Amino acid sequence: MARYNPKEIEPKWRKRWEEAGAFLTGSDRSKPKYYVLEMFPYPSGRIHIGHVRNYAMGDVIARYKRAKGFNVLHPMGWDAFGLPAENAAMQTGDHPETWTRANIKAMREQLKGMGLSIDWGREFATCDLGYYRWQQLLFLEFWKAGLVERRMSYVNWDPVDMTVLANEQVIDGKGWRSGATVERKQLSQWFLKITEKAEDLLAALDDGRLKGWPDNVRLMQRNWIGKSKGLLMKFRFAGEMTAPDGAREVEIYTTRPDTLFGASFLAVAPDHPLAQSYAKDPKVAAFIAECQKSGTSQEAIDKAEKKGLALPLEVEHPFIRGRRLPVYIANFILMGYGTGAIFGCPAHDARDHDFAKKYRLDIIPVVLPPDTDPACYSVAEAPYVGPGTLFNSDFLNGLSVEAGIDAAIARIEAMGAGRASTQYRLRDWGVSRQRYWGCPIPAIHCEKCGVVPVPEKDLPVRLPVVDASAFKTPGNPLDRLPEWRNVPCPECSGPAQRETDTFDTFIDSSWYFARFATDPAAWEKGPVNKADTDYWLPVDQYIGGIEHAILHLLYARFFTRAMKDTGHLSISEPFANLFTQGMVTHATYRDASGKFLLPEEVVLDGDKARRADNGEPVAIGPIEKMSKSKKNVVSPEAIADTYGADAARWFMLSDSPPERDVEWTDSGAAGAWKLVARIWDAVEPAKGAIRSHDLSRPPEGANAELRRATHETIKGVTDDIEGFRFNKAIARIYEFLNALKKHAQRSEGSATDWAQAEALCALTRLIAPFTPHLAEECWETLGGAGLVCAAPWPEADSALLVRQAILLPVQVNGKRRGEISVSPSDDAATVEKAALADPGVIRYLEGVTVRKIVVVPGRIVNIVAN
RNA sequence: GCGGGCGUGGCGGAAUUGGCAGACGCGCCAGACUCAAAAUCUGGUUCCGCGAGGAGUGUCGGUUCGACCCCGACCGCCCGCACCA
Repeated sequence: MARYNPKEIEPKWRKRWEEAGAFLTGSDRSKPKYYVLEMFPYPSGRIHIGHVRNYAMGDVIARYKRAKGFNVLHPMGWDAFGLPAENAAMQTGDHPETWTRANIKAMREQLKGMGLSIDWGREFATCDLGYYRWQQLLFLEFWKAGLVERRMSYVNWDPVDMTVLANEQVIDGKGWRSGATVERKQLSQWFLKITEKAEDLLAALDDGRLKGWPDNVRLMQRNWIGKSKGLLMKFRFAGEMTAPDGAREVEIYTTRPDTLFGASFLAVAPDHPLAQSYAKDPKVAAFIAECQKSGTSQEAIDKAEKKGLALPLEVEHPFIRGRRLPVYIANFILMGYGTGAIFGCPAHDARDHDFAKKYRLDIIPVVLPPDTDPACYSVAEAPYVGPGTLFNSDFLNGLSVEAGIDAAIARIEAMGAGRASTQYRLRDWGVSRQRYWGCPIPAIHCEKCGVVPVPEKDLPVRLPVVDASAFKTPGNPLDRLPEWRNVPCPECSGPAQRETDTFDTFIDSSWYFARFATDPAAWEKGPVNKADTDYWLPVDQYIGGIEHAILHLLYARFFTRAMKDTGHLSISEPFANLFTQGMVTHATYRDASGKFLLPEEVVLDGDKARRADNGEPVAIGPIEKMSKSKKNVVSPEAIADTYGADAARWFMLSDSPPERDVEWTDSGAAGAWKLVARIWDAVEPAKGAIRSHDLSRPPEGANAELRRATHETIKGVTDDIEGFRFNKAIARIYEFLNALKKHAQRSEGSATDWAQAEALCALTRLIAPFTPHLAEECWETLGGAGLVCAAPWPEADSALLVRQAILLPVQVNGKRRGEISVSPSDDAATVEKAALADPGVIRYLEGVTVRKIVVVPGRIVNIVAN
């Protein structure tokens, strides 16, 4: 028997597919369309096992849908701008573009080697001028449509390197290269007004437009948008007090006006005008400066110790005559949310509670949890944030939290002190990056005319070529290119300067799916071609990591709306169905000096690890998402080299449910290879068997059993692919192979009998989405016509799925004691009788009285007795 | 800190969504083939117990005829937190 040799067979079929143009996007628009897209990769240099998992899933869907008769679009490209290329430039001296292009070339070859059914004719990289030039046009159109704004915003500032840092580059509050304590610094930056679309982005989560999305992602997005109904109200300063800027009151926002009677202080953000008005006081100035000494990330702000500084100011309580509350500047209040000022109710808010304990403020409980005795109730140790009944609250006493909120708002409105208001947690999208390797923002700064858009006729603003040595100096090389930067103002022709910020790379990935849907013949004419996008969009199946559940998906949803507003698209939701795959994780390894090591550089010995080269001990770190920076990546090439691409694909899809994280282990890859060999060994002796595929003969005996197994497998695998249960589809194929083997043993020899021929043909088509090269080789061997990737999907014959007898387990008091054989048509009384007659059951009924018999048709019988 | 998840044999996981816990695979054990090994094939493999039997799905409690599944509390791990992509 010829041994299956993937090294020869796999390239052969890849060549055949290419010659046949098997995966080029079809132009027959009368067919139902199916657009399957996996999140395009960042070209880090090599594909890792997480990519294989992602793209193998998409490829299963693409190949399956083609077999089901759909016109399939399955493209691939590169998310090619971004920070790592500039880091590489610093380290290796390669220009970001040189590095990126080389990585793309290497990764394209690796992906092609996986046998993915991709239309490579639509490939592009976001750093292609042909792509980003249209992004600049879209930006100018959004600007005209009122979706763009410039405003001040904080960045992480490294005071030693004098440069802006990404959050990722801030480690424990210090700059990653200089080690200096990072400060918050304000810069004027570009924003896209995503908050204008907050209401619709929220509404679509629930109105059925995103019914193909997982619940957890919709929930995360809902919480991120964070719509809250609350109260905007003004607190008047006590007596005749006035702030240095003349203010007599301060406006706060709260979602819990029901707890006003528990208020014990007011707090404002360090950059609130009221705080700033006291900045002449050195103590205030010092405190504000201290608050700026931390990164800009929400996590850093939340985890920092709650700190405040009391202002020489008090406010009047709106409901309690004579009650005065102190006013603080506090580091945990955000200027960007609400009004940048709050009232604190320590009894019912965790942060306020921390703050009150630290500064010895009153903690007044006003919400009583259900079924609680007020005499034994205390919030001294921990706040209570759940539902309950209001007390200690005058006119609100006895109301629920919800009713109390409404009543408090009504009273404040009647007093003329405030009004109900809806706020969003969602902030506008800051898109300025003080970096080189990105899409230039098409704007010009003129001293006379202000900020002026680059005229459309002057597009594109090409990213200038700089010497690779420019990246040795911290900061943005574009700032240091006067010949590029200095231009005449498009309006007054006076001296002006180009914007040197580039776009956030999230913009690049916010419309690439629409570009893929546009025929490359039309790429020169505009960002997208509406006739094409109207046909192909929305993406029918989008697949990517759960780590993108919020930002990327939210930005793409916003961008789609903005492109609809500007006439480029007809839809508002880009992704009809979303599947979020789990991540591939792996332990991290560090040597004695703390440097990360690749798994292949480490030898494991029990629960200890050593360096493969010199045997020095290695510290095993936590299991984390595979990432280049932590070096805990495994290259799929080793598996593909040894066992072939099919085995690598099969292995990545078997065992673990796709939505769950998987920890990579080496054992098991060989198992996938064993399967490839087993299938080949089953098919090869049945050469030409398709010709004996005569179904006119009635099934009986072993043939009937095999035929049922065949059709049950077809149905099961089909349902499992539709439901993204690839691991279960694979388990079914194993079971089917076991049944095939049993059949071959029982039917003594005639290896090409017709039930077996049917089974092998079905098997070949069922494995085609998973192990496409092997399937082609099997198809050819069996005598199938054409390519199996173009063959129709097998249909299960439902007549063969019916069983005449089923085995029903019988429990006594919830424990399995026997089993009876019944017909699916038997009624409950018949089943009961059979259950009570089972010898195993009778044993356990001696000396007890039967109280109740529960019969669940087709499932189980439970006899309750005592 | 806040938001979202996950937790089942030695390992990855299955359980028709409230109905036989451990499908399928890996590993391991035994056997066949072989001079031998590899590969392959056959059988076994949750734990305790010789056995009858008992226990068992992170921990504790609850609902139910029946709970891996639903509810409450806790523990552990993972992801995201707006400049990594």
